Amino acid sequence: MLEEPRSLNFIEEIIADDIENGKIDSLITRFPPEPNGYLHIGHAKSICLNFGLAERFNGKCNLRFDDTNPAKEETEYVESITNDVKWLGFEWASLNYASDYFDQFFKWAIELIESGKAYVDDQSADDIRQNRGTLTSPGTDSPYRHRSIEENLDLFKRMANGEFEEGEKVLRAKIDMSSNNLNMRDPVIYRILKREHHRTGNKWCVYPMYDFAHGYEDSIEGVTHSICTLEFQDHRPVYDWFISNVSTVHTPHQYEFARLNLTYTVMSKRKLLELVSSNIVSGWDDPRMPTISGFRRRGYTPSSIRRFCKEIGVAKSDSLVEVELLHHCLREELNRTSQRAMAVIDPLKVVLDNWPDDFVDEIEAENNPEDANAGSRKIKIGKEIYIERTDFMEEPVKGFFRLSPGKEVRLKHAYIIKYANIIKDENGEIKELHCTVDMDSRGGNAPDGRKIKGTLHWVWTVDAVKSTINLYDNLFLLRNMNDMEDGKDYKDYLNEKSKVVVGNAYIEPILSKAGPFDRFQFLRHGYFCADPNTTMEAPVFNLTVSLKDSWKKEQNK
RNA sequence: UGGGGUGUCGCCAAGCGGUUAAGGCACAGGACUUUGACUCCUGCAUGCGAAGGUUCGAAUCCUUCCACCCCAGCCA
Repeated sequence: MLEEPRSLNFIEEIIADDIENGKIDSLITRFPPEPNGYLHIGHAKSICLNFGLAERFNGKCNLRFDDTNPAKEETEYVESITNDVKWLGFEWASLNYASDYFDQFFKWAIELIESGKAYVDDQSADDIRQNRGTLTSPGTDSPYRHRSIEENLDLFKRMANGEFEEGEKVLRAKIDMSSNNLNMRDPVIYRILKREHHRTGNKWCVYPMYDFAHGYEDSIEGVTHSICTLEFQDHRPVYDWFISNVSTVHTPHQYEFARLNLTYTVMSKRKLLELVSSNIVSGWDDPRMPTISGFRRRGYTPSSIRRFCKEIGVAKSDSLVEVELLHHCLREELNRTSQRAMAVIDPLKVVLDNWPDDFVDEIEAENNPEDANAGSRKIKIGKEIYIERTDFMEEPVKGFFRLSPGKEVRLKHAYIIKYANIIKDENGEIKELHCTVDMDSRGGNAPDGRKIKGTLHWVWTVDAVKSTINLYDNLFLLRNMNDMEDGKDYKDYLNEKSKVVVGNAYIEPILSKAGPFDRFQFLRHGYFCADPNTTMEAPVFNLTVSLKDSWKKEQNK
């Protein structure tokens, strides 16, 4: 498909300028996740941005694990992250780890100490916080700020040797305790952490902080444009300070864009982790999670997510994107590519009174009206079928043009049927419906040319396969998760009906042959994908996204 | 009250002193329809946070004001 020309976003403009003005020879970007959780759709925005930039400007994009805090990071996360980036369809120029640079970082820390720009502070974390000052008042110097270079060198080396306990000492950059920017008030650059690192094991017991490490990571990799989210804007002066105060060879620059927020969705790793560990969801890949792996299990395609990221754009204003746009991007693709099939989720038996008792008809059904190459399949019909319970109304409301007393409807691909009567059980519940068939309407066309407005999906009771269908909806009921009432927790807004399991759906026989993740459009319902654990005997399908439904909307008015 | 950002339709987002202020989503009408889907038409900011000013001309420049977001981790 042809890409429509699109105006450049502000980062692309900067890069185009930098190339034109000869500031850079070629572009290098990076996607730098901390391996402390699974990637979510917000990361997808950053991934599409960074890798997309590299593609567009013929540059390179690295995948780099920012693993400077062993207390939070795990190998499970690095595996899921590499997997998700690949699944989204991107290839990194090189796969890097901040921990690969620990030796170099240590040397630069020594260099800062030697030039009098870093010192070991014995203050407690509390004291450091106290002395940092406030937003409106300056901080006060640490009593250890003026230690000699020799003493600092000695102390820092002993910190690295494990001679002190966690919290006893830190290494700080000597910048400006009265800066208006709190990040410049002598930031901590190394802390003691007696933890095993998922890659360096027990080699280190001092670990660098983000502000110190990140620019150096970029510098080492020759990153030209280091792109991060808005909340790091105040860190840019720190980023620049560290790079310019040490003998690096390359100077990268940081640019910030607005992170993605989605309606009805929580996006913070902390909250997602909490949903997982408190078993509110089945795991990071629960189909209701906004994680890449959750979307994958839900049946989303990588291209629909990429498309979404393109549609939302890249800018600097805080935004809250409606999930409907994501749904649109998905449907747009699935409509073109999904094989259609029929599934009855809430079955109501219909007996065709005048259908010859043992007669079974076999009908041709197109697989996808949007795709001439998709071919067709044969479906069978006999005397008894199931239709959707909601497709019949004994007392139809205004505008209802499905089945009701006196009315005719068409069975998709098959025959026109007309209401005869209903049979209720002792509770007054409709047990089954009786209809008559127009045997001359095979294929669905009336021989006399009369118009039939309603068309229903159906399955034959004899060959239909009983199936489990998981219907999913938004995990949360609050449109803007930043609009929580005082004293409430995001968990107070969980949607009780975010997962509804339907155990007695009936599906067309062909669907029972579906393998894990095979996608279909269930006619008049939505797009579904086969569950990873589906079997021929016990098929399971997950709702990916429903079809638009203007009738439902009409009724809710 | 300090610093850093942002304000263009319900939601994103183009716009870069001269355009009738793009486009997408959503929404509302209508056409088509063997999916109340899809598709196709049509409508949807005399207005760009507000007020002043500069200019022949301002969403774009200036001034003041207002609103919202971020920052006081030995997290990233």
